[in-house]
Parts: sequence; structure tokens; C-alpha cells
Amino acid sequence: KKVVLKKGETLIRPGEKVCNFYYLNTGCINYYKIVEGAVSVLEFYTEDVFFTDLYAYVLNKPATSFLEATEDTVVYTINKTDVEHCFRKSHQLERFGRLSMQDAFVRTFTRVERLNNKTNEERYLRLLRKRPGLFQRVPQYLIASYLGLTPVGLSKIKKRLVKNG
Amino acid sequence: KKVVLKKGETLIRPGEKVCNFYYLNTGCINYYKIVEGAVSVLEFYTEDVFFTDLYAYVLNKPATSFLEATEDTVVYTINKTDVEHCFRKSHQLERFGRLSMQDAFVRTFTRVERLNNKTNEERYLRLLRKRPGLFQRVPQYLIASYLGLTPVGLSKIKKRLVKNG
DNA sequence: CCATTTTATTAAACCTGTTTAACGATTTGG
DNA sequence: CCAAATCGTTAAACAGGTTTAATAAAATGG
Repeated sequence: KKVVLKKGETLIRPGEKVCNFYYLNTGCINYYKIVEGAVSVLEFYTEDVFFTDLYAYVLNKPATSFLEATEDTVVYTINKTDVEHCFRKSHQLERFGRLSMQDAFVRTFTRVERLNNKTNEERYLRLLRKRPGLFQRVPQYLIASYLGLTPVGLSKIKKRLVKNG
Repeated sequence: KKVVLKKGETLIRPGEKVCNFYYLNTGCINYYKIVEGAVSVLEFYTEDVFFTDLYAYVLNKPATSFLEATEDTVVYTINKTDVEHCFRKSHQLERFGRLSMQDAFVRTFTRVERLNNKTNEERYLRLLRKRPGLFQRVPQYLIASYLGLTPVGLSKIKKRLVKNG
């Protein structure tokens, strides 16, 4: 089922039930939460990825996060009860679900490792390398938040990099 | 299959194939890697948990980490090919595997959130609260590493907390 | 097209943790 | 039981962030 979002509109807000998986066709979704009054970005979803508030989704808890379009965005939704039904019915799909969850785990695990072992500067350069397009479509203060920095901090890192080559 | 480890012995070392899951009966296992010459602790496993180098295990890659006993430890091993065989044979077990992987994902995800939103001091206090026993059995420099700190840094945090109540 | 809002940068003061080194205290093994 | 190694704390100099505030630049919308 197709859903079209204008910039600033949300798929999920804190407190809501998370009963869908999504596939992002075009646009960009900011997965973030409000922590002590400030935005804290968890992830940016762009073209051709599956996503949802996976934490709330798997735990069957109300969302604590936002899924918000940072630009006009088109997603397709997949109902959770349908997914669950398929898993029950088919061993193959259950297996696919397990392997997908493995992927999610591995991605999150490597992120923990980066947070523990890499500097902010290294993480910034990595993001620049891995997702250069992001910097053209998402404001820098959100990218700063994603990197666990303030806008001022990210500005300083950029300045330092220019200075030192 | 029961395996007894003396303090300092390892279940897994970098480069080795990870072909087992483990259940920790008694003792403590330090899951760590060497990053730029220094120990970087990922997790401590203690009584009654399942564990392995899950990253290498699921990706079928050689280990990059150590699983090392920080004290005399007893674990039971479960062979990976047996596990895989069970998953193929039983939809129920496949499902259990998926849900277990969900758990692993959720734990890792909440850790990313803590790394992004909590201070070192808050993470230290949380560890003290959640796993007080750990501080009696693991040297402080390993706990510092687990928290992403140097031993000196952790010492300072403790000092500050004593001072300010 | 202008006024307003949003975003990025800079500076200054500050805070927290690092690095290096020294010093005790404790543990360990021969 | 002693010698050696390990471990925790401290100090001093430093590095890399934050906070606050001011300013400049760019985007937005009426």
C-alpha cells in the first residue's frame, strides 16, 4: 500500500502503535527521538530500504521515536499481522525473517563497535564516504545529531580537516 | 558438551572459525578485541547466558575477537551445524532462532541509544546498578574499556562522584 | 521580492576525558 | 616469603568536545 508524505509529515510518532513495516521508494526518512528536549537522530533511511521503528515493532511497545520525512517521500507499507501470518504459515519465510533479523543485528553491532573504537572525526569521514548524498539532502545539524555531536562540534571537525588537509 | 577453562584461557581467538554457541554455567568470559594495539571490551558474559562471537558466527567469518575467561569458567558448547540442522528441520526452532536474534538486536540497539544519549558517568552508574557483581570479579581497566574509557578516565569519574555525592 | 525563519559558522569560556608518568598497593608465582 | 608483575590513583599538560551568544548566509513563503 502506497503512502505519500510531504516534507515534515510523519509515519510514526511517540506513543503510537507500530503495526507496519515500510519500504522506502523515494525520499528520505529521519528516524529520531526527543531526548531531554533535544532531537537525537538514530538513522536516516533513503531509497530502496526496508525500515520501521524496529525496536517498538519487535517488542510490541508504543513507539518512542519519530519516523519523519525530511523531504517529499513515497513509501509502501506492509502490515505486521500479515507478516506474522506469513511467518506462521511458511517455514521458508520464517527463515527469511530470522536472516533479516541477523542482518539488523550485525549492522547495529558494527555500529556499537564504531562508537566504542572510532573517533567522531573518523565517523564523520566514514559517513561522508559511505553516504555522500546525505549531506546534500539533510541539514547538517541532523547529521551532527546522528554522529552524536552538536552542530558546533561538527563545524569544528570540518574546519580542522580543511586546515590539516 | 562441557568445557572447563582456567583463568586466561580462550574459547575463541582472532582468525579462528566460530563453529559453536556457548552456554555459560559458572565463571566469566571477556568478549574483546585488539584495536590498534589496545584491548577493547565488547561484553562480559556471566552465569546463565548464551553467547558466542555472534558477529563472526552469523557472518561465517573468522573471528576478529577473543572469548577469554577472566576466571575459572565452565561452559557448555553447542555445535553450529547441529543448530542449523535443527532450524532446517523444525519450523518451531527456526521461529525460536528468529526471536532470539530479535532479542540480540534489541539489546544491541538500546546500547547504541545509550552510547548516543548518555554520558560516560551515566553509563558507569548504570553498569554499577545493573551488574554490581562485575566490579568484584573483573579488573577495573577492563570495565573502563567496556565503558569506552581509559582507566584514568574511570578513576576520575569515580572521584568526582564521591566528591559531589 | 522582501521579511522572516532556518541553518552554518565562529569565538570564548568551560568541561570532560586522554596521555604520560610517577607512585603505592595488591596480587602472584617461584 | 620475597621479587616481580599487575592494578588503581593521582597530577599535569593537553585535546576534543559543549554551551552560549553573536553573526552571517541561505532558504522559505506570503
